[in-house]
Amino acid sequence: MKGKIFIIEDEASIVQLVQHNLEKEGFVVSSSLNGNEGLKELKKFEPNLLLLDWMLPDLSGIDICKNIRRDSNFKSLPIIMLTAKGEEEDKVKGLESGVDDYVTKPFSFNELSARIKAVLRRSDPKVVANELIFDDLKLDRIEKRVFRSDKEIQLGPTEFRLLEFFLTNPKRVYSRDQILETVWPNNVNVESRTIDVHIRRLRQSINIEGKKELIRTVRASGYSLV
Amino acid sequence: MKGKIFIIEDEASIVQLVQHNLEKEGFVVSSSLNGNEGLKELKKFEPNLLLLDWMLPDLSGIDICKNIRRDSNFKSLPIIMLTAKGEEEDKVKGLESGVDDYVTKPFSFNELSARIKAVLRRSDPKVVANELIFDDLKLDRIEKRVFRSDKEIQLGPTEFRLLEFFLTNPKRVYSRDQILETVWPNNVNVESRTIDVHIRRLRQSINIEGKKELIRTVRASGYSLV
DNA sequence: TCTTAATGTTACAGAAATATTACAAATTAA
DNA sequence: TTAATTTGTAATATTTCTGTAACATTAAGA
Repeated sequence: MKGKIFIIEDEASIVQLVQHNLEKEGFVVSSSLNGNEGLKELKKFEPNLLLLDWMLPDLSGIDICKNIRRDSNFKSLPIIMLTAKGEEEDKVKGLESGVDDYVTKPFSFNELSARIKAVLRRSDPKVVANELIFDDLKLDRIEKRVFRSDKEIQLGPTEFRLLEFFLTNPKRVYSRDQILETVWPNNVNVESRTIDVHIRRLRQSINIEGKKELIRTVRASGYSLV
Repeated sequence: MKGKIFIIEDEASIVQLVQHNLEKEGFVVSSSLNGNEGLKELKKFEPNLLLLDWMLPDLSGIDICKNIRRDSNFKSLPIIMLTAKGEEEDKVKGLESGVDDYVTKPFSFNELSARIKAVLRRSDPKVVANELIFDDLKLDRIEKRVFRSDKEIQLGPTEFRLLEFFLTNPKRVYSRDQILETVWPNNVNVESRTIDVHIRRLRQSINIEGKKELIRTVRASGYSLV
């Protein structure tokens, strides 16, 4: 199970980039463009981690940080601070105020992603599990293996990614377009019907004699793992 | 028995990250945020290795280095320097002043950890494991020997490092890029297909009649030891 | 029931990834 | 120095995967 991440950051473009990519990795993401509202929403959202901009129009990141640390429900919420270059001197202060890590803008998404996972691994290991499990299906991202009822299954690269995708959000129905966008590399143009064929291949591979069908077709909507 | 490591570095977040992870690996770790105090504590602590920041608020890394080299008790203490990007030109100078290795910030913990072990392996083999074993495969890092089912196998230097790499994380699938980054010396540019050839050579060497294949090809992902 | 649109299934050719081989250049040992 | 070993790459062979088109089947509404 992947975790929930909340973002408080006033630069919409950053929020968009980060949110989109984190969702692609299977995180559930919510965000706010300013401090005060963000604080409220955050407490409703109950994330596993907070990405927090250092400089916000209304409150400073530090203030938010302190507020959060005072709230017993969020005392141990991991926080990663996003700072701009030149605010370096403030780093120590930031860390003293209870930040778990910081990333300096501009950053690459990969860098951020690595930091997020590192922090989560310390604070909440199960949300960055390398194994995705659903029913009697198990997918190991590190070893790149898939098992159904402990029996190993061989999948081609695309079928592997497809299954990985479904496993990050089981039960949810995805349209062909959503599947294409996430599972296929960017800028690749494939016929939407192609997905049907891959679904077929995946089904054929993961279906075991006597066991129930795991991929549901939702007519006019798409597919889901059930 | 794992050794003791001392860290002198003024960025608290780095210290925290590194210290935490090293302790997880079984090292005993102590640290200081500035040079003068660090020097004193270090000499009390008597580490097997020192991680030293290049730029410190009070003393420069070089000064500390020289101080240590003058002290007959610590003349041969292995030192790994942490430098920021842009200080590259200083590298050689750093190495001349008796540093054993350096790591450029930002670094991944894995990178640092590998360097630490490499340095310790040279200077103080007993504090770091020197035999890697997987299945009926055994690699001795000190004697640079490899055995399969107790039968010695001759490997070229590159194949040796390649196997050593796989043995540090068996089962895990590595991409060609990851392999290149870790197994080849820094800044060397080799074709990614070259790895295929070395994999082939390694396979040829370690495969024994009748025994199972040990290197798995994972299409679109890389290779792993299984 | 008939019609139509959506999905399932199959086969196949081209594409892409990996395996293998040979060789020249570079490095090391003798 | 010469000989032997090791390395990286390019060329070629082989394997596996992919996307599409064509046809089959199913579901839902008229």
